[in-house]
Amino acid sequence: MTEQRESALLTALAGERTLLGRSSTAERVSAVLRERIIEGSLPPGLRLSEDVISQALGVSRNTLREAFRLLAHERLLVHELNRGVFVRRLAPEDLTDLFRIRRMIELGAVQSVGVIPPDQLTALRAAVDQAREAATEDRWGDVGTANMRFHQSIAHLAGSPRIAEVMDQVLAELRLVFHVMADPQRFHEPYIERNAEVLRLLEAGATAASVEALAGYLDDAEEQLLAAM
Amino acid sequence: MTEQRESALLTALAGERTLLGRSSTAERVSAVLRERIIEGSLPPGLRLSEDVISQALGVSRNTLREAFRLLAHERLLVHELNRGVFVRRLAPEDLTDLFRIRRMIELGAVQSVGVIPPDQLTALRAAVDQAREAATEDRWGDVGTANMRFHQSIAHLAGSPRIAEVMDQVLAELRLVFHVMADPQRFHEPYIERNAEVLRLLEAGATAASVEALAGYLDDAEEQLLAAM
DNA sequence: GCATATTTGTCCGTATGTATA
DNA sequence: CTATACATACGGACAAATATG
Repeated sequence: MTEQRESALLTALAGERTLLGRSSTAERVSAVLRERIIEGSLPPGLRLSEDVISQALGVSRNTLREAFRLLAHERLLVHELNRGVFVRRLAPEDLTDLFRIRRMIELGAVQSVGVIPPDQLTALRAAVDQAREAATEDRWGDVGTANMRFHQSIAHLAGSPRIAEVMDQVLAELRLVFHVMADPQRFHEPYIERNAEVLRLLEAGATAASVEALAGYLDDAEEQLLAAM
Repeated sequence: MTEQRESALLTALAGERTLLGRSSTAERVSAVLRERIIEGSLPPGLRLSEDVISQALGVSRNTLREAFRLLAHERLLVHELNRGVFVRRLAPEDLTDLFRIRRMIELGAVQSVGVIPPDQLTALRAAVDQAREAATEDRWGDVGTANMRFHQSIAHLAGSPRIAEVMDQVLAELRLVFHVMADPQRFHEPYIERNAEVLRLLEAGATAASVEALAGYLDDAEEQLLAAM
């Protein structure tokens, strides 16, 4: 890769290379694109031209295509033969399906959990705290991210790396919905305290009640998102 | 692609191209390799040389690498930087994790199912019948495939395309275990009638009993596989 | 531990086919 | 219907990392 052509985005990630195990260019490129899609600067429906993206990121088209394959497999991109790749646009059926999976994973995780390990409790509390803090400073994007992290931590209670990964992908897909919503800003706000309530019940050891609270949250969030589509 | 170099495997799949929607070369190559891995002719631990495979299948290294990315994302291959790709070798922790997911998916699907649609009942009965038939003819490989298809159909009861896909991948990963077992032949035999029993209970509308039978099956299968590793 | 051979990682150029203005 | 743009797929090149003797 030519130094000159290496983009700011890639150099920004270059530092991470030496840390947690090296990674290929394709993986780093996919990480960059994943971030851009999740965060919304690459909105649903957008076509990602091989030429444009490869030149923008300073990588060859071959390498970029490898990255595209990864992201298409994660359902963040759709690959249409001979037409190119597009940022995924969710249909209402996708949304109901995603919430079906969330119910299975999240309710299952809480139901089957016994004593919650201290580090997992810490993660749950941190997510709630960060959401509250972001809300007081009107950083609604961060509120959404923190709320997502709360439910990611819920999924972690299952103690399964594969379930955690599925949950990651589910939440990433859900982000696609927010980017087509009229006002995604305040969407997450009412859920901060509902998550806090779930945590409170979990800490109290009231498993059944926390399952019920979580189920109620999922029902309401799905309904609200469906209405917004 | 040169006609001359196009392998028998690829030409065998060429017919499917015109049918259910076209697909890229990388996708067809990944389908071929996936089949070979699942069926066992590419055993766990084997390194897949880019040169050897690309020449054998008559595709370029670039295209093959795209296929590798897909299969690595499905956990059938592991990609080690600068070392190449290997057929995945499962550790005991992988097995317990896979069964954790199977419990979540299969028990969840049965638990939440109301009236079972006729076509899904047909699929379940067909799987049981095929397993029995294969057993009478000592085709133990096919018995395993049929049993897998039974549980795939159980997962389908959830009515979620994404859950079905996760289940597909989970079962594909589980296949990797069979290929390192001493005697995989008769492993599936005792489970034919246990699956039939689950089906009988489902047909009778005895949800709770079928969940219990299914849970028992999962416990025993996991224990037996763990012991075999 | 070193020198060498092999293989992967990545890039480029190009021919062909497909979709679309 | 033609022209153009673009994706698909290939082959070759070379550096860098790894395996081998």
